[in-house]
Amino acid sequence: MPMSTDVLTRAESICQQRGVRLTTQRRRVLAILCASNRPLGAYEILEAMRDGARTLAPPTVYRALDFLLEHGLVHKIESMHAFVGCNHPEHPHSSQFLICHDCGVVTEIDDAAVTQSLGSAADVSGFRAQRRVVEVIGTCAQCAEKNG
Amino acid sequence: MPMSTDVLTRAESICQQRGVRLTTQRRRVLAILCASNRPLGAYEILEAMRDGARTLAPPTVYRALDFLLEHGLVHKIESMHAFVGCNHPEHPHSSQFLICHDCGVVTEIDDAAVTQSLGSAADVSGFRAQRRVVEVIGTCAQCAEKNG
DNA sequence: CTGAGATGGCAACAATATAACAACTCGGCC
DNA sequence: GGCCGAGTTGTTATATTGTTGCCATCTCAG
Ligand SMILES: [Zn+2]
Ligand SMILES: [Zn+2]
Ligand SMILES: [Zn+2]
Ligand SMILES: [Zn+2]
Repeated sequence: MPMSTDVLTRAESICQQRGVRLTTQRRRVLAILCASNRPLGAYEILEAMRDGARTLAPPTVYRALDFLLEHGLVHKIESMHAFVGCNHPEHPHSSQFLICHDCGVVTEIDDAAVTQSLGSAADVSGFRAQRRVVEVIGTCAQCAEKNG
Repeated sequence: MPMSTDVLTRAESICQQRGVRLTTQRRRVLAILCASNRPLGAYEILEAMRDGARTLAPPTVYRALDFLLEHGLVHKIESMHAFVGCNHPEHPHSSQFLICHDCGVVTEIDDAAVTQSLGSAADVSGFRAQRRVVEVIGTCAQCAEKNG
């Protein structure tokens, strides 16, 4: 499946391959996250999922998020208590996030040097890494240009 | 002031140099964090500060933490919603944390290669870094040894 | 068809963090 | 000493984020 294919379609096929179900609620959450250009909090997703008067309860969203996180379809931005869709969920990866506190845009990068140096640093301490949280908060290029 | 001097004493002198006050509440919070061998949540600190029947309110702790964070005397572990005392607060530094999910111990390291590669990765995107959150969750050497 | 397992709805709750305002403390100054 | 003002703390209430438990419903293999 080429990179250009729609993320939702790719997610669908990933789930099929793994024998798990991308159910309606899960797909809705993923779609909402992918449509947003910035991370969304769980309760923002909840709000976006409202269907007329019908309002959903938090567990619905958190369960969907748990599933999506587990399968690497979304990432959690710890420093923001928010979630973003992943752009290349085909392979497990440890990525880093550049978070602009001005415009709110979050860029996911996967820098080999960072991953490697972090691995080495852990190794030196005899530490077995399992999960990595790497978030850089600052000003993106656009906002830096705009505001001097 | 040599590295061997007690952290509280060093904190005192740092605050004096900067013309800010390490008040009783702030010193208490710092002392509690430094006495702990693992990160503490704000409400755990609150509990530790209880003095007989007299119970404090959350803002007291959060305000002290704000001050200590601002002056680099403590760090926040974002992935845990918890706080640790810094062992070398004399100079501003961007550190990384190795977090053992088994014994709860958190080790602060300051790896030049990590800092440097992360800086380069941000530069490539024209991103101006201001704050860095680097946390590795896994198993520490002791626990790895113990549990195979 | 049927039963086990996965999923979703719902209500209550727990944990983390902040807002707003009043009261107090500590310097410097007259 | 007495006064003032900035910074600090106390207090109450509230906002935000995340979880648990229970049961209804749906799905799918056998
Ligand atoms: Zn990703
Ligand atoms: Zn920006
Ligand atoms: Zn430090
Ligand atoms: Zn350990």
